[in-house]
Amino acid sequence: MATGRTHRPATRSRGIPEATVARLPLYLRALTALSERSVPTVSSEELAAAAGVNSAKLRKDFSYLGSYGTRGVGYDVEYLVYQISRELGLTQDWPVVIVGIGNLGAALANYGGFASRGFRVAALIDADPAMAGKPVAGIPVQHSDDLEKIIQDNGVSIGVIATPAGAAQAVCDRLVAAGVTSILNFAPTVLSVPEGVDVRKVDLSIELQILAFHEQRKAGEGAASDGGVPAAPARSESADQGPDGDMPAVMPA
Amino acid sequence: MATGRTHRPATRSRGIPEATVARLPLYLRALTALSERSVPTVSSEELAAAAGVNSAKLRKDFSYLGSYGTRGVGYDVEYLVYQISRELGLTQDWPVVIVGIGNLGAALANYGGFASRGFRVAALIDADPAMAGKPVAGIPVQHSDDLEKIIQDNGVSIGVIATPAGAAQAVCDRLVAAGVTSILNFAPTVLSVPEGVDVRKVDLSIELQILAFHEQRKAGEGAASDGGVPAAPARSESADQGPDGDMPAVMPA
DNA sequence: ACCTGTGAAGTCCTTCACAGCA
DNA sequence: TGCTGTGAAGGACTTCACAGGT
Repeated sequence: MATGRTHRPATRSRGIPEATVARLPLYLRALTALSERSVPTVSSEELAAAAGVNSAKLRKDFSYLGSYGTRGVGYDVEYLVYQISRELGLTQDWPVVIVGIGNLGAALANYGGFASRGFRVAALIDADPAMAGKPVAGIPVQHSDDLEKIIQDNGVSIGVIATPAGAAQAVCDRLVAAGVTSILNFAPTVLSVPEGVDVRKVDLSIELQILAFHEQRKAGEGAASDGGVPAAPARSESADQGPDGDMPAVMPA
Repeated sequence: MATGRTHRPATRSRGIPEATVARLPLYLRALTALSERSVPTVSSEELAAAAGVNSAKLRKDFSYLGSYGTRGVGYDVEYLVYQISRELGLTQDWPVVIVGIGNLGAALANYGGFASRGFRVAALIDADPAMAGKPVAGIPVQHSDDLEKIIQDNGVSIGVIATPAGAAQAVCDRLVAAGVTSILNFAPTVLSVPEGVDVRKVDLSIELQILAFHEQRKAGEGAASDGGVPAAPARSESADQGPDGDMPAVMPA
């Protein structure tokens, strides 16, 4: 299988913990909603509730960005929106390509959230010649033969892979060779990339499986029981609800 | 927003750490691939490479499940597939409903990974009367008026929300009231649910924003954009190419 | 010899609790 | 008084390194 494995010990991204970075978009969304309602300031308690985290965590998170609040008052909404946007790099424009325009790729192309905040779908790419030229979400699909050219002409550094699993690694390799350094992977495969390339993965079936695990615990363990480990006592008190925040996961390779 | 929230402090789901649970599906996928190639046994080193984690972590993870390996040899592929499947609750059938059959909902309905492993799309639900009856992925879409009945008739405990953000909380409330206790949320909103209900969230724009953050670090901070507020004072460290800031591992959500 | 299983050490993240400032 | 910012304590997860089977 893939070559060039790279297990990096991982260094932190200058001061801001990964876990905090993963929550910034959440705060930003909550703040944007407040901004639209013309709310001028917000306390850590209120904002935390809106973002679904607890206030101590939120304050700690913000403390990594600087001291942007006012004691006794709270945070200035507009100012925070700006600071977080800047920290996340959303004050600049990120051209993105989506490779694999099937159901999912089309859904992504149509997803408003992309365009709304710094991201611009620069091109849609598919391997099916029959798709070429057809517009999806108002953008004509281009054939994957031209992938490298498209990447370079548009200065794309972020690529989204929505192809079938079998094609993902090959597409990934081409994207990387053409200059892409961040990849969002929807294909159910582990991608190998050279050092310096970030991969984040979104995997629908994994999420469902995790839910199934917890679901199984809730629903009286009475099911199966084929000569095996005796199920744990049915203590449904647990009600694990923790999943609200995802863990960051940028894998090196 | 203060009420109805459920901040669970504890995490431990009967012995198995959340982080481990989140990786089990990954191992399972790698094992399934090995199984299809009729590979009889595998070492922690090999399996870890295939799953994209390191071997110590994998062994520790498996140790929570029991001692399923053989020293000096490795793990029996088929046996492990079974044990992990059982642990995840995939040996039983989970009927799932998808609410919101837009681009994304349709993509999910067509996603093979759902059906492949214990999950069965029991129904597709949409609020648009024009959709009613139209088959998507071979399953007729039903109107959301019948949501409660559909849930109950099919004994559904897992729901997928793929509606616009504005409708998500209302749909969530109805699902929960009808008996759903696990929700996979694709809408960009924080859902409030009563204790005992698990919510996992998949948020495309958040993933992109996290990538943008890392991308920004890589592309030498020199690319100062438009004027406005002076960018943060050159944070020295920029140099080390290592702006990796990665976590070796993968996870959830 | 080889590879698993695991105590122990280390790292990262969260939560507490309160000092400090508007 | 009210709320932020943060040291310190507490947990959770990862990695090390080696004891212990086969």
